[in-house]
Amino acid sequence: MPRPREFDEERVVLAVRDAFWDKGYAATSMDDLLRVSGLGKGSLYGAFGDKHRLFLRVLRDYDDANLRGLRERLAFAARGIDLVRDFLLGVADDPTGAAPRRGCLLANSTAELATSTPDVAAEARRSYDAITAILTEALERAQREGDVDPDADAAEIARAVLAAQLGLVALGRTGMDLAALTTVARSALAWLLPTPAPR
Amino acid sequence: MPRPREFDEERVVLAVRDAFWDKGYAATSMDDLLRVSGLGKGSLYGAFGDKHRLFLRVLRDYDDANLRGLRERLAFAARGIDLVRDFLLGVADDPTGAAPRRGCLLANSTAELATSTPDVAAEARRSYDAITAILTEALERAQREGDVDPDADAAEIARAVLAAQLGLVALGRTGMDLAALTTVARSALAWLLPTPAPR
DNA sequence: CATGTTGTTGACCGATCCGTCCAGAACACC
DNA sequence: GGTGTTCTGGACGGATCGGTCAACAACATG
Repeated sequence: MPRPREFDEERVVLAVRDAFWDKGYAATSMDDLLRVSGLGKGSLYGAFGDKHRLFLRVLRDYDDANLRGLRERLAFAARGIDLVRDFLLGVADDPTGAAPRRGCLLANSTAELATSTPDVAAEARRSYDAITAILTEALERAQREGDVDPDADAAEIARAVLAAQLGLVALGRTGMDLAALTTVARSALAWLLPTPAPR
Repeated sequence: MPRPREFDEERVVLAVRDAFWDKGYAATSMDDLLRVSGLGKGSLYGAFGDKHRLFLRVLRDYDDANLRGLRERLAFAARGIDLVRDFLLGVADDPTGAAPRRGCLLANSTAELATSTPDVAAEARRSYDAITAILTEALERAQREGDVDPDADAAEIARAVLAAQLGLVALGRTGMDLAALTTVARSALAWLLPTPAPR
């Protein structure tokens, strides 16, 4: 019956996501979003609602994709500890340094909006809880595989790993020297693991 | 010769700082700043320049005050390790939880603006380098005092401590349960220190 | 091909944005 | 007390903000 959409919803969400990611929520205007999405005003509002709702949609999609990726890597990881290692070292893993400088959309958004926008803070808790659960699973596997002290509290380590990663993300955003960032990541990793000698 | 100022510059900077801290840079309007400062437009622009310059002034004052406080606490600390402990546990040290939820003005600003405003990223590097230097000094003292492994690289630990603290700040901003935040801080601390049993 | 429903486009709105400017007020100095 | 300089408050400006709306286009259905 109705006229069909002329655009791919996912493409629009990704384009809009990049705009928010690069400029932040408040500094991104609806005109920016129309430009990067290529849509007219009516289409964008009709499909996603106002700026705030669109942003939350983008943020949730971003988080879900991250979590999916993390779960997938856990499923395919040779050892549980590999996921933990990648999770920390991955922050600095970009020869150009662009990714660390860009940071994480969720972390950036939380820092910008958590006070004024409870939705964003709640989304951050949801996402961080999920990440903690995945890391906990990975660490429990690592305990069974002999890579982590079996008497330690896996959930507690998981939270600490998450904190370290968030700190690395924050440091990366300052434009900190990439080698230094990698060194910090390795240090953070070394504390957690009695086992494999780095390098 | 000239007519004297009718306002206290420092009071204005503090009031403006709180406004930026609570709403972020972009979401804070000049009208907001006029309101909280109580100044007229001519006065604010005459004394501090435009919004961007005013913000940088506020941010630098904030950082300088932080660094002064840190240096002072190092000077008066009974042991070097005490400063490191306070630096980490202090993130969650507020019964109401308001301070963790508010986060750090520098961290918030870096997350919001680092991409588009190189000044802010540079200021963050400056501040974090200074903090690392202070923590390094504290850790070297702790090494001499037998609280930290003397063979460890103090500067490397300092950077890792800074990363952990930034991660805690980020977690606190999500509104995470205060007890959980304290636990994470204690865990992070425990990694670094072979010595004193926490609690 | 007629009809009905939805998508698309862009003009348009009031509000708010940041910054300039100017007329008048308040002091220091002679 | 006159004079000069700065400070003060607010009117004003052009630009941009987010959001609505109506006319038109494009399809699915019968």
